[in-house]
Amino acid sequence: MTIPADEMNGVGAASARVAAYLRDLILHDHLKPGDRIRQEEIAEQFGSSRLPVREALRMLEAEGLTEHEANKGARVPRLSMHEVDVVYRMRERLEPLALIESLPALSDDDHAHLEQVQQQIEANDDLDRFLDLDREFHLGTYSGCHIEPLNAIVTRLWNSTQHYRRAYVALGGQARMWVVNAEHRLLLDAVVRRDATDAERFLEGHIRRTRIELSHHPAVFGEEP
Amino acid sequence: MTIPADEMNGVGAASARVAAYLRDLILHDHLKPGDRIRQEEIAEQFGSSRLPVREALRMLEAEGLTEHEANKGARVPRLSMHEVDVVYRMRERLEPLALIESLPALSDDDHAHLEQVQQQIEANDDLDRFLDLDREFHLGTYSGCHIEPLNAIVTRLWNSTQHYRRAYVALGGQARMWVVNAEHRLLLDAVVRRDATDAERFLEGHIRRTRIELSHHPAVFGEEP
DNA sequence: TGACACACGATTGGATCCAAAATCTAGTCC
DNA sequence: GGACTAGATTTTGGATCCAATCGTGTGTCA
Repeated sequence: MTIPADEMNGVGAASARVAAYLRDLILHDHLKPGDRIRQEEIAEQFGSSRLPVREALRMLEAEGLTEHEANKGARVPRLSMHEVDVVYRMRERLEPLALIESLPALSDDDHAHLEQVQQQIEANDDLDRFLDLDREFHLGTYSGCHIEPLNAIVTRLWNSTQHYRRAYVALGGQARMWVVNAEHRLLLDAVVRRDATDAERFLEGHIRRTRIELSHHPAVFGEEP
Repeated sequence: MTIPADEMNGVGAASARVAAYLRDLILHDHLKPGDRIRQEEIAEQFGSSRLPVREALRMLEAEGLTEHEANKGARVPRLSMHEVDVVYRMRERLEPLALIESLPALSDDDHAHLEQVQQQIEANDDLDRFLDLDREFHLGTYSGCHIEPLNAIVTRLWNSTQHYRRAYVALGGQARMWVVNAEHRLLLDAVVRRDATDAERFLEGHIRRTRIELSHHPAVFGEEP
């Protein structure tokens, strides 16, 4: 019912606007795993035809945010605990690569921005805001990496696990926030020093610890009737 | 001009048929990096409207086989040597994960099939056939992995580098075919023994060696008039 | 002669209409 | 009473038509 009022509100790509709108809904948990997405419904909210919605759903499918079955429509994918575990293992292996590619290209301004984001994380106590800031922090450390296939896949992995990350933090993960901050600080320091070895190690450890803590919270993955 | 006559020739998904057709063209080098894909042209060949073509192009974009720019159309992406190098590094890190997931689930029949494919590789001397068989061999070793995000990304990485793999083999890589076969044999043996450690090591080494040999052939990436 | 501007052709993006498939409901038969 | 079938509704897939945008080529003016 709410008109998006997104970034590219002007002319150009209506399908991109729809995609941005749906992406936002999914990443902020207004559409949850298992939810069905009806084309007409979205089209109505936009006052557009269903066509841009169809294209948007294809784009989101590319990002791992929706899944599509012929003649049955689009849904937000539901991942099992094991699948999320493997996606985290993928992140452990891939993101250090993006970081290594990015490190030499990050400017002093980039470093300052990361420092500022981390300060906001430490001062913050809102769940949704933390998820946004955490994403901005990590993807920010990769912003010097200009290998498109790698960027696309890293973003995809983040997107497809966002819901479970939220569920975990909401389920008591905040108590471990000091660990997150310590890890972020060590990582950021290595980034500023452009120490690839340390940065890679801290990043992999950070993701790995999160994966293990997630695996101790099977309730996050319990399907509800 | 040739009608696809694909698997799903019946009713259902015309866009999927178009996607399969274009995928085949790209993987077999009838569409090369930099080539533009005109929607109307493809639609005409299929006797369909442009709409399924548009959806097909979105699907292929998801697989990394095409890239799309607003109001400018679709092209087959052209990767720089450095980009291909990074994609190979991604493969080095990701594919062992798929293999580990797959190993315990592979049946004796699967092993027999892999053995047979490898025999065909050793008996073969055709370039295109080698690429098909090599793909079947490696993806076959991952066929026990049922983590969709991982499968999708591995396939994507293979797709986006297929052209350069072909160019490398065509440019004299056949002389090193015995190395490929030795590596495949060691890998296959580890797979049959369900030795995850060895399998992972051999696979990573196999991809790494290919990456390094590719980097010694910059001609593969030189743009031709 | 060079550069800017305008207009035309080519190509993609979006809307509306129609067809096909799937799901849901109700009714009937065993 | 339960289960299967047939029809109606909902939803997606595809075709055709129209609008917007980009690239290009030509012409004119400084």
